[in-house]
Amino acid sequence: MPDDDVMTIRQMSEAFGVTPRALRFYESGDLLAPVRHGQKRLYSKADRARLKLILRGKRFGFSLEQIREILELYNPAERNITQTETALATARERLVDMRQQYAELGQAIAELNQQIGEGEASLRKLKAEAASKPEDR
Amino acid sequence: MPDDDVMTIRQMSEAFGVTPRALRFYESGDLLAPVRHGQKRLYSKADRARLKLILRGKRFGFSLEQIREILELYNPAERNITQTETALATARERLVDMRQQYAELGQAIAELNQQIGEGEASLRKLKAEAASKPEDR
DNA sequence: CTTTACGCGAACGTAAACGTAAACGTGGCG
DNA sequence: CGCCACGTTTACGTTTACGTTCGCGTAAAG
Repeated sequence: MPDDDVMTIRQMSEAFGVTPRALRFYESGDLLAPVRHGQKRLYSKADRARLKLILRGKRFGFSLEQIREILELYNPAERNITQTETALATARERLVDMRQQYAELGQAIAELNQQIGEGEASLRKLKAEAASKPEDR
Repeated sequence: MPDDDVMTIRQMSEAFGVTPRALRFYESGDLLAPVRHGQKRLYSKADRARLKLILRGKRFGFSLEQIREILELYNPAERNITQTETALATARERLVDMRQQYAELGQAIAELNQQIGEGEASLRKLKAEAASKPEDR
């Protein structure tokens, strides 16, 4: 029963499969900034969107610090020119990385796929040998 | 002057941009197994291929342990049926992960690209405001 | 034959990203 | 009112993936 559209730390952690500790940790590193109702944290829809981005960034091997810099791009809040330019530069570098990674990943998928095929073949061979040489049992 | 086609640990580390310590560390985790000439390690072409795979796996966020399991698929050596099946299962799981990641990465690239566009727009706006409001200087 | 460079293994240190435990506050409800 | 589940801060522990000495051997260079 969302009072407005917000979640407690526990609802949030269960919704995203992370621990409350992790959420507090992200907050301590300025990756999240849930509002406080008294002492308690309340996570808005925007916070959920940010967390999505955080977790995705993590899956791509970005550090929390890199993610934090990119996230700065997402708040059109009170920002000055220099800060925005810095964030843009970081984001462009990440973008180049990601495109590189995308291409490499495609190739790696093909290679691993082929390797699995070879593995299956050698497995069939092993099983055939085992069937024709029952003395190993 | 390669005696055959092998590299010392230093040549290897410089060729791949990693430290000798990292190479020894990978070896300690059974990710590499260079031959020994007396006490010294000598890295063959096969070792170089493995290292390539290791570093690529790392870029995709796989742990060294995950990478190690996949690498087992690449040595058609003395392996039994159960071991091969386990390695195949691991590899198939990784493949699913990688395909998922591939799709997500494509989407993330698109989103970040768009976000950069918006960032550039708001930057232009900031600069225009700064130009029309010289009192801030 | 000493210096210099590289390599070795063992041990300890470190940064990132949390996990875990302690000690305490707090709101709701029976 | 008392209790309990949940939340808080603070502090220390843990895992991963190496970095950093250290003392020592050895091999090439001067």
